[in-house]
Amino acid sequence: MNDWDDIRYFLAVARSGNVTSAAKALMVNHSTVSRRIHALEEKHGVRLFERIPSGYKMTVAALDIYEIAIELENKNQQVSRQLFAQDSRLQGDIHLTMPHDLLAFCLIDELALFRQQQPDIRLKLSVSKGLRDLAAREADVAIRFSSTPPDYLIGQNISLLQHGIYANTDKLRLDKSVPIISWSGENSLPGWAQTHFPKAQVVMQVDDLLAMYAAVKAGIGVARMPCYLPDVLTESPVKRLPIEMPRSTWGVWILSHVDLRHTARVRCCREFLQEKLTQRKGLFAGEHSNYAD
Amino acid sequence: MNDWDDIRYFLAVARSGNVTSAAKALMVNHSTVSRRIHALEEKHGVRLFERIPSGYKMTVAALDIYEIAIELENKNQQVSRQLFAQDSRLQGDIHLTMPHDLLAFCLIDELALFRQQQPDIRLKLSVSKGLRDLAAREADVAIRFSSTPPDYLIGQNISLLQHGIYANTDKLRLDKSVPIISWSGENSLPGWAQTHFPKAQVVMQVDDLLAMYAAVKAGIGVARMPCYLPDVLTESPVKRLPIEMPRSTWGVWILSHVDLRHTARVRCCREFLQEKLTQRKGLFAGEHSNYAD
DNA sequence: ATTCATCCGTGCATTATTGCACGAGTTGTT
DNA sequence: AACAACTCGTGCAATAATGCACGGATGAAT
Repeated sequence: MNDWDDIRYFLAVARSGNVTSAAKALMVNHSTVSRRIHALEEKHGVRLFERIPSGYKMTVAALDIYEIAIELENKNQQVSRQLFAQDSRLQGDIHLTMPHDLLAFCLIDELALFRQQQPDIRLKLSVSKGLRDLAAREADVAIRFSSTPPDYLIGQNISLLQHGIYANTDKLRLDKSVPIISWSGENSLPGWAQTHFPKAQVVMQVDDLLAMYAAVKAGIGVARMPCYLPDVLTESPVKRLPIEMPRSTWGVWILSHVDLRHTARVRCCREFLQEKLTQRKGLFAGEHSNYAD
Repeated sequence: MNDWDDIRYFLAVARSGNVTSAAKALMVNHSTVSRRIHALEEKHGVRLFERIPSGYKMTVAALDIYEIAIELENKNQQVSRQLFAQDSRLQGDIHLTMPHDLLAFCLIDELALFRQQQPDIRLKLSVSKGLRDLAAREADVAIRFSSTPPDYLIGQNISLLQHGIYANTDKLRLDKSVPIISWSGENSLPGWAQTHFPKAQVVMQVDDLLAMYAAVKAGIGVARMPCYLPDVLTESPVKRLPIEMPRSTWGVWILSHVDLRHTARVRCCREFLQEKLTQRKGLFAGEHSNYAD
């Protein structure tokens, strides 16, 4: 009689459309999911999924309860947050997420310090691609580049983000047909390139800032990057070109779910990060750039 | 990781205030409840209940999630109903509830017939005191005496209920100080007695119609009863007195939850009951009374 | 004081659930 | 046509959850 928990299994299968990936999401074996869905159907005498070769497809009965199941999930997440909010100890886990380059080049030493200050708090870092869902408690604190964070998240905007055009001038000769490195999502020549290098060609696309930086450093081309990464690497041959770029509307945010605003260790962590990031505000604002001649 | 189901346990303990009765409500051993509440507290690092000598008392943390837990319960009940609604088979269980006297003296033979007509439907009868919660699926179909059923229940009003004053005139001499049998809830002389037997005394109180009938039959006193019970027992010495009683605003209702209105076997059962009860409409309207001379 | 009833926690045996490994079926690729 | 990759179901062994029986602690009644 695992009454309520069955809906978790239902929802996972309904969402992913097959037992295997639902099991992965639930972090259990696929046979468990299979058996529990079967049991759920058995118990209520209703077929919830059609077995098709590619997996499980919802029946009308399943569609009837799908919306309710999502509301159930939200309320359960709310319970989880409320309970976490009541945790007044400066010990236990904090799940922290940020872009991996930000961690590796700006914050890892600070986090080492935080560890010393709060030895009973264990940091769980998620820096891999994809946004963690703060409502689902996939992370407690996030450092994000964002223009306007959603209402249910609270946080401080440390600084607006400054971008610049960077190149390794040791290896790359700048002319009208300079090679361009752009983001994977961008199909045509990026706006900044159209303005400043109208004849330029995109020679490489990347999906990661560190990869972009590496490519620029290797002399493959020029790229528009947020200043913080190239500027923090002071000994690098990658220089910012003297081209004025408008200040981005995106800022550096420290974010948490509203429900967690009073949680002791979350506050502690946020305040620490705020202090440390504010100290380096100029870095994000692009004030420490090493310009090319 | 019985994530969602833990809230069921929490809610049961929060409601009853102790582990033992919560376990009874959940139909598990008390040690299971105890262990799961402990595990829940452990997992979230929050104390949910204070252990007081008389049981478990909610902490502030628990109060925070109590309301959400109730909403979760409602939504889970909704899921359960929706799934049941999708069950198009004329087989399986139907949970039926009604006053026990109505079952024993009016409907048990009809239900035997229903069993023959629908051999694959198993009837589960609840006739003990206390209203079953149709939203919680404690019953699927209810026969109730009610004035205006709540919005979330649908049903037919078979007839308004007629009451009469009854006595065993073989054993009881009717005069101004006739003994009265009333309901346990009534503190003073009931209205009907004040009108028709102003000098009378309440000599017995009962909490059950059949008990009231038995008392009247034994000649202990007169009582106001719904006509259907004494009138169905035609060979009885209990006779209705020729006293006009206003027709009650309460009616005989066949009720189900709205969500179950399309469920095949529920419809089937309701229609059957409606037919059979409508045939006996005159009984509820008090048209077949055996009057005293 | 003593007895009783009613809380709750815990060790141990039983029961239920889960993971693992395998097989069968379908799809798409070489 | 053969193979890999992907679905899912199932028997069996390992694991986790549960029920049972006991004991301690508290409060009420005698």
